[in-house]
Amino acid sequence: MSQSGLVATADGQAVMGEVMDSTPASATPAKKPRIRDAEATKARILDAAKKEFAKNGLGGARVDVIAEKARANKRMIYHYFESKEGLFQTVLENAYVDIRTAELKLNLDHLEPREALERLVRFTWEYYQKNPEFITLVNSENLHRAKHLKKSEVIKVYSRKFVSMVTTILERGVSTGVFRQGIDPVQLNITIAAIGYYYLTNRFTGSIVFERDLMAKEALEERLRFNIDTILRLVSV
Amino acid sequence: MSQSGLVATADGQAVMGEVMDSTPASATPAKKPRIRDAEATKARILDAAKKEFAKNGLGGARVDVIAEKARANKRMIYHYFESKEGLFQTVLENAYVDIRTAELKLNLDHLEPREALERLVRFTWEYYQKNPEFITLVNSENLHRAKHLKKSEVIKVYSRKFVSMVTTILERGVSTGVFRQGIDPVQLNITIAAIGYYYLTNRFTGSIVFERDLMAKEALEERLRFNIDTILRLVSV
DNA sequence: TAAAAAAGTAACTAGTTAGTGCGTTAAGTG
DNA sequence: CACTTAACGCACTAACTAGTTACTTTTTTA
Repeated sequence: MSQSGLVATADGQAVMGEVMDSTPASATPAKKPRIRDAEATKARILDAAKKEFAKNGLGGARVDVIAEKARANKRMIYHYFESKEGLFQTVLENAYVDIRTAELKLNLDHLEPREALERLVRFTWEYYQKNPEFITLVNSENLHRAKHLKKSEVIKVYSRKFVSMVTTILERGVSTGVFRQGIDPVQLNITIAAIGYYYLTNRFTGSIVFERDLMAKEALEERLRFNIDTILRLVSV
Repeated sequence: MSQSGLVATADGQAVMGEVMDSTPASATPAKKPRIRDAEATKARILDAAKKEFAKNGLGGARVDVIAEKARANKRMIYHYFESKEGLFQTVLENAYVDIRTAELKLNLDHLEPREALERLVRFTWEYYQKNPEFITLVNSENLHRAKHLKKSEVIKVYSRKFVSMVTTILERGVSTGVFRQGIDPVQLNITIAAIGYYYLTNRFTGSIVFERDLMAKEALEERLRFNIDTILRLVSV
């Protein structure tokens, strides 16, 4: 039994990526493979939960399904996250931290302002595509009037950094003379997100309404070009 | 449906105990107040369902709640709409028909192209605000990969008319020389919807992330101005 | 007016669902 | 090695949920 347990844990880590290095700093030279690994179990639950919540929303998600997909006992979910909503809150918080972290890593400050803005539009577009759960989680959270995000304190810190990033780009563009004055960074931020987010979140109804496969490769490329164009025209003098 | 039927049912609910006009055998050919009114019951169910689906999504909505709010027996829902999903499909279809109908009534063809576009942006913005259920229903439908809308035939007819409306505006603008050439009407349509839709559907998380009440009167007015500006800059030569 | 058709109701079912009580077993510690 | 702590699992429940059965009442029709 102990061996099968070990295999199971190894599998779990393989699925979610490299987690093995997150072993607590123990001075034990011989690293015994842990059959019981709280961090790994937690991580598997969070990963399974993210997918299930994204697929079915908070209301439609099933705790039993999450436990099964995480190859964890349902009891563990309540042990680590207290409740279904507690689990959702953690998943959502992580999702926000992830995107904000990735954005800040872009390091746009040394780029020419127009180039910086284009990169941001491109990044946002690609991030939404690579992480479709983000969009669905945010939608679900808004359906519940952001009651979970309201409780989060970390979010604010990350958000401020993000807003100030765009503010800086705008200011630099104005002083260089390539951007016009008086643009509200928040409105710009919202617009950059909107033109990508809406297209992707409504891709199913959109493909029907416009009788066009909005997710075809060329369609996606065309949309990105259009979005970059939209933003640059918006800020240009 | 008979007009009198609707009125009579509106207040003539058996529950309310309205007995005034319960003429039994008198051969009054005119208008007998109907205590039973299929159309009115259907309408009440659809109205209650729209609200419940919009509030909780398809998965979170409760059939019993819909029945109660509609002051109808749950059995009637299954009698008229077959299933919860059948009810959702009808609600969604109606929502689309409603917005498309309102859009076509705008009669933008006789207006100066720039003015026509501005009016469309304004209308879209105001419609979303006055009919918040529309946004939530569409979100819910996209969570389910548009499986309900796919079955609808009416939608296509309305959608085509809508797209061609914007196409005409663009063409007129190009021939007048106020709009640049080569703009894809579908992309423009999506963008007009996006910049309003995203702002409103994500108003709860947005107000937290940007630490600003996005639904304050001035904030809404500012956003509308920004959106009109965005679209006009996008199409201008 | 009698009978058929349609509208409406109450009570029920079979299957879920989030959440728990309590026991078991592995891992760290002195 | 004994002992404490933390990870984990089984089996249960109380409430809920979409959908139904079998019946009554009203309206229409021949």
